[in-house]
Amino acid sequence: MLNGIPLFGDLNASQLDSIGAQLAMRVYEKGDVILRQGDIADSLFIIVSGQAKVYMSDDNHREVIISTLSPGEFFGEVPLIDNEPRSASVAALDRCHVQSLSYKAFKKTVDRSPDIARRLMVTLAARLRHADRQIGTLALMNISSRVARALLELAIMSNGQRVVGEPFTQKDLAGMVGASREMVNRTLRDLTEQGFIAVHRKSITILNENLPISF
Amino acid sequence: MLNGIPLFGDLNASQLDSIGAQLAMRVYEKGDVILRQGDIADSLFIIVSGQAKVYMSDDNHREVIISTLSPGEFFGEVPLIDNEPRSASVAALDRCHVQSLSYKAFKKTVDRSPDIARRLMVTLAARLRHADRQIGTLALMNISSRVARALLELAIMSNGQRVVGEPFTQKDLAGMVGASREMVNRTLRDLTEQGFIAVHRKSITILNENLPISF
DNA sequence: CAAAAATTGTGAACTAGTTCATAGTTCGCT
DNA sequence: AGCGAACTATGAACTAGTTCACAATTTTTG
Repeated sequence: MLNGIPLFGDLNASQLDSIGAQLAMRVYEKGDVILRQGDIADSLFIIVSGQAKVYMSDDNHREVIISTLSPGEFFGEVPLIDNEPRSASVAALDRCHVQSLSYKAFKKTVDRSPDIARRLMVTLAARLRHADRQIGTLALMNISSRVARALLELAIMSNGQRVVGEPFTQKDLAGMVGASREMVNRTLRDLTEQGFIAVHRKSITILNENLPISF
Repeated sequence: MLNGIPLFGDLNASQLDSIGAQLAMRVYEKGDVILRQGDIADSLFIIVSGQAKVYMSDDNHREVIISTLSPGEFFGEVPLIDNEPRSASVAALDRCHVQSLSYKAFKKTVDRSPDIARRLMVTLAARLRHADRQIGTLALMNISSRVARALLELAIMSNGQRVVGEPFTQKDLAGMVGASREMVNRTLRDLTEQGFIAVHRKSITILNENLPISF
């Protein structure tokens, strides 16, 4: 989950109006690709509802999930800043309502509002931090530790317990930690046997915060 | 090598003067740590000469190199933007002359110069792009491909040939690609035998652009 | 609700990469 | 110039993780 400062959170009414004209809403079904690696970018997107994954894939259909996106978060801004093609794809993990903001409107908004520019910068910094931590994790930790870290990161508090909910399959998890689906399955089994987690039909509860993370 | 747009490249004289007061120059010897993971940040640094590595290390002295820095590049800006502790360490790869800019001066400069703010944002975007690509590489490619990619990325043109020069040891390379030093050694041997590269005492020449990169 | 599709679970064979051990080289220093 | 430290090189044993194959379960869809 990326840093979720709403980019347009406290724009005043007239500002919202002025960009409102360029905001287009679209619905994507589970699995739909919202934007594709290699494309030339002409807009930024904001998730209104649902979740999406940012991912890269190789020739042989293997895929890494770089991050996941929740309502209120925006994505696709990097190419608008540095004018390079999109470096990753984004697809809906479940039904998503997504607003898009044209490049022009984006530029205008960022140029006119130092506050939005600042928040954009803070988000970029948070994403960079997150990405660097992920590089460290991939390079230094074994798979069970990576799975444990991913679970802790994905978990949200839900009546007193940390729970990883809804849309993630073991295949998704495998993509997030850079491992095979089978290893994720075995790791989840081990963590369950050791009493750290409980796996249900569509969620995972963390019973003990101190998941074994060893470098 | 990170995107090297000079952050303060075309400030006019009076602007340079106004921040000049807070610019302190320091020399670091090879191996010296310039800043440390976990520290609370109070300044940004600019490399005037020499090269440095950005890295994270674990309990057992293993280390990943996130990126390397060349003259003209700045580093340590992320904590000044998001007010979190430093997420990585930076050490000199050879003798480095480094200028530091206080947090206050940084803020003042960014707030006053939209152009500098813009360039800062472009650099953050480039770094994020680079980090995401690195995540993809670590998760999807085998070691020899990762080494090949690293060589291509580190190489600079030098009278018609791509050459990876000076300060990188096999251990450094291993840190960059998230592998053991031995595997890097074996990969370099293989690439040499196959005629893709030529290894000299202190540099590596790329003889054939099409290093074998397989996913 | 039944059939198809996707997801989960698990053993077994295999392989890429680590770790260890040790020797030879080059580097940096007084 | 000579000595210690860091770096390079390489074989051998080991192990973490992949890949394959298949069954069982759950979810989706007509």
